[in-house]
Amino acid sequence: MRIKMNSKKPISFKIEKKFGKLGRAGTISTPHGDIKTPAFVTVGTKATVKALTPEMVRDLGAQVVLANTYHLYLEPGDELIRDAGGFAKFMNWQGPTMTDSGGFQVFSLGAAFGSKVGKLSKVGEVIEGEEIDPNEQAGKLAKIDEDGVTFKSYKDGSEHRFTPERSMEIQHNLGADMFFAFDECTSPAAPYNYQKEAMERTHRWAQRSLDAHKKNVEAAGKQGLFGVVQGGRHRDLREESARTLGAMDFDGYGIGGSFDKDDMTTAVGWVNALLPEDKPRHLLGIGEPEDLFGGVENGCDIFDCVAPTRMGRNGTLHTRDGKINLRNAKFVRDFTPIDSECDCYTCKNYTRAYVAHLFRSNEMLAGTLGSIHNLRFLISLSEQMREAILNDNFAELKKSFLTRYSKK
RNA sequence: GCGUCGGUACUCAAGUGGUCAACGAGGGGAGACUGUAAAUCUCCUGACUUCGGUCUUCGAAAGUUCGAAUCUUUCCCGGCGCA
Repeated sequence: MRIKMNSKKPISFKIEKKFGKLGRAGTISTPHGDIKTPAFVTVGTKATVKALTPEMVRDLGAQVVLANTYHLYLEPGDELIRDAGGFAKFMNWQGPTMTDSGGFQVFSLGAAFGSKVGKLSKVGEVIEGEEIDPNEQAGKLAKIDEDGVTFKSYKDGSEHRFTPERSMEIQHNLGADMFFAFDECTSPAAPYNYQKEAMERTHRWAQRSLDAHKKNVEAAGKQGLFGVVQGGRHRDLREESARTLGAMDFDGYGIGGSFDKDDMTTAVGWVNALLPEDKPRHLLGIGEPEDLFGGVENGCDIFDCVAPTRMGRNGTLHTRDGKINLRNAKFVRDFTPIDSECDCYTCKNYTRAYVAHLFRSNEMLAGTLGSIHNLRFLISLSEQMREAILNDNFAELKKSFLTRYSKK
């Protein structure tokens, strides 16, 4: 293979097989190893996958861990992590890593703060319900302006300021192989004109992020920057965002923001039809099995989501026949594995009754065993999807999996 | 035996004449969770209900009162003190 003169790109992506209009399986190469895609990225916000040791995470088949700029900046501080050799070394994770830019916290601590609004909305919900005014900032912990965002620490209320440049600086310190441009994750309840305004601002922030990143030659040589597509659930905005960011020299792309739950994958398809084909695409914060199928089918390569670990800690577990809430009374004397076809440590060694007992008695091990199972479930699913793509039977896998998973 | 304090829903525990089917916590039941403010949060937890209410409860019984978990008397049970 011919090496281009200035191809000192830290991240490269090779497509191994395509399917359908947009789908593909491939390999992302990073300074800390390869990622076989499609892949599920394990979230370790504070440089730890909650309830698990890195060895457990590795044994699940996890290929990448994603940490968060905002949390690590607040505690223990990005400079400390830089001095520790980067967050991967700090937490003793050997493989590839990512960091999120803090853009999601613009949403979760801003528009969504104190409300039950999530990233996903039911179709029509926003139109029929009351729209949220994102400029209504009283009581929120994040306030947005053209230059950046002012956060109040969720820990102690102290004020902090993020700009695209600052986010880059912090993420350089955190040292992940791949990281994201500073963006604004909008609320699905925000009106069209706000989605447009926020998207355009995110584009300006994307350019600033890219400029700041390239200015740091050392970092640019070993860390890849991903731009984040926004635009809410609007096709024209999503396409404009994909075109605008696609024209910028990012190492990969994130697809972020809010969607209608029911046709999220359609929206993802709009975007991926326009993004450069040879760059990896990451669907931010999505991790339900149904969504993974839709995302892969529509051209996404990697996914991250807190759902498996959060639910795993809260007692909701994936099974091939759908999710179960292990805290329910009916599992108290169920001496079968959580999922008898699962190859995870939890399923191979423990019964539903035992794990249910751990949850009921608030034992720490409950969250560990639940996280192991849910993570393995999604990682295994992504492995199966990759196999299926390579073997030309993705559609069959999708059908057989979802028929069972969603029945009832 | 005398004195004294206490007995409230599954448990602990508020309430001490009406606003009490009765605070709160735990337990129990269910739900939520999608770039982690999250080992978190929400709802339900006397019975019945046409969801508007109806009925039965605060150791037991009998009283006082328009009205009692709350006052009186007796009894039963428990703690403590004195015999």
